[in-house]
Amino acid sequence: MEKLQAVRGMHDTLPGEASAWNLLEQTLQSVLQSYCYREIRFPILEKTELFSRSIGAGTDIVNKEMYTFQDRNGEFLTLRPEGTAGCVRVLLQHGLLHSGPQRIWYQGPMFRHERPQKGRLRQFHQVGAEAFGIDSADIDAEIIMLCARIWHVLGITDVRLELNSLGSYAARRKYRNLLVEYLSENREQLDEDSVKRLETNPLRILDSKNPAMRAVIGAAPSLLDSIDEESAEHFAVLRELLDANAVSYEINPRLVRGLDYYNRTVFEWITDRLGAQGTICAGGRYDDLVAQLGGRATPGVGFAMGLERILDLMQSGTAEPGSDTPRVYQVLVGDAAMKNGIKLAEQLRDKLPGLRLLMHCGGGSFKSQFKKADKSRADYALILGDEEVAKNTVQIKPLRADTGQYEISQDELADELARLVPFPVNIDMFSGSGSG
RNA sequence: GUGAGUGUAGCUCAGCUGGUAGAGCGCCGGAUUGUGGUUCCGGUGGUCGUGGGUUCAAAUCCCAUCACUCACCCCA
Repeated sequence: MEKLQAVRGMHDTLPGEASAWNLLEQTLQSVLQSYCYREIRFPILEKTELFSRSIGAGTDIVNKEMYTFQDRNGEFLTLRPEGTAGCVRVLLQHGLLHSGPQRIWYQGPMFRHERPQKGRLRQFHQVGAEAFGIDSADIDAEIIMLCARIWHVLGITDVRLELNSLGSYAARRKYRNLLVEYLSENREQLDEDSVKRLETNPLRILDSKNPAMRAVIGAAPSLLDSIDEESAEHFAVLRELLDANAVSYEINPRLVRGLDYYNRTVFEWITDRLGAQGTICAGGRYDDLVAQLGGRATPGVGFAMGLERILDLMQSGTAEPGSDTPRVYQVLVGDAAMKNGIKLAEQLRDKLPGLRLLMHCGGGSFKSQFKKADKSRADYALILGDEEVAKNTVQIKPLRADTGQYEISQDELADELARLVPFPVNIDMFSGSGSG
């Protein structure tokens, strides 16, 4: 029989790894909340049409990367390849855009059937934020500065911001024609991929990394030169705001995004420390998307960041101690101690929910239990044998200090542990109706 | 989707030119009485990614396949 293994490109998070995820997610959440973005959640599965209509029929994502299938009713469904489309659907379906601007964030797994490599998985996780109903550049600046704050809080320094403006849709269309004209004249200099893209997605040709194409691309008409006046003004205001707030960036006139719905501002946060998949966050403005999906014309800006990539970036830094290591290890030798101990453990958890108490299960000698207590990295051992049970006491032994072991009454144990172990003050969330 | 590299115990790896597998770490136990961390001793653990082929004989050669890694591509 074949060995069972995960689907290609879909990774497991193991016990030692989950705390890094938790830390990242909590940090992101708190920064987003500090800007008053509100979380929404929506299904991983949507109708295929939602994505083909928003992301664009000519894009790689829609053409060859979506997990699409028919359900039992014959309906075409797709595992979401990104979050913005679903987010817009939620707002439209529930009429949230009727009550003024909305600042929204979401998080969760996304699916793209690509060739896996470092920083590129088939199931990966994003946190995204979107702001709807504001067309001025101040919100673009807020979105970008929110990202900058996240890097700061996470201690990530090796990222740079690349910025561009695609102009209005009309200007982009005009530019597209200009570009196609130019590239067609120089067709013999294009590589195979680019010739194909001439018809499907010519803007992406500008993004090509093929050094042989540098000359043609360099001489191509610049997108920034041909954008409309209003967009140019919008872009100028954004740059002014970023400058005034000491957010550094570089203009990359060849920066285009792989999704069709963008206009005006587009940006990417890029690091050189992750190899070929260096974009850890990307976003931009999409003023037509809501209308495209059947809503009243509503401007939007947003970003999505790849959690795996950010984690990779953080991993090369410091190793966290981990919030899943026990603080107290309960050593229980003998049947009576086991019975007494399990009851005692529950009582302690009632009184001290923040205490991470690991109860030894499975019996064994004092020696073997102490070995496990040590390996668990707990600070204290609680020792319960026949003698202690008979006296209704318990021994406390510090495992990381030279202060000696001592015996106290079980009735005083909770108070004693409260004194010994510094707790987080989140006890309330556990003690709802209880006696506390 | 294209190209290249890798795949041996839970982990990190050794195994030269083919003769049915090793180390370190880990895990379990012991070094006399109810006490860990160091040390010493012992033990557990692999149908050598999978499936074919060549051969008297394959972890070792060939083919296929799967997975991982890197680049292209794409993107977060």
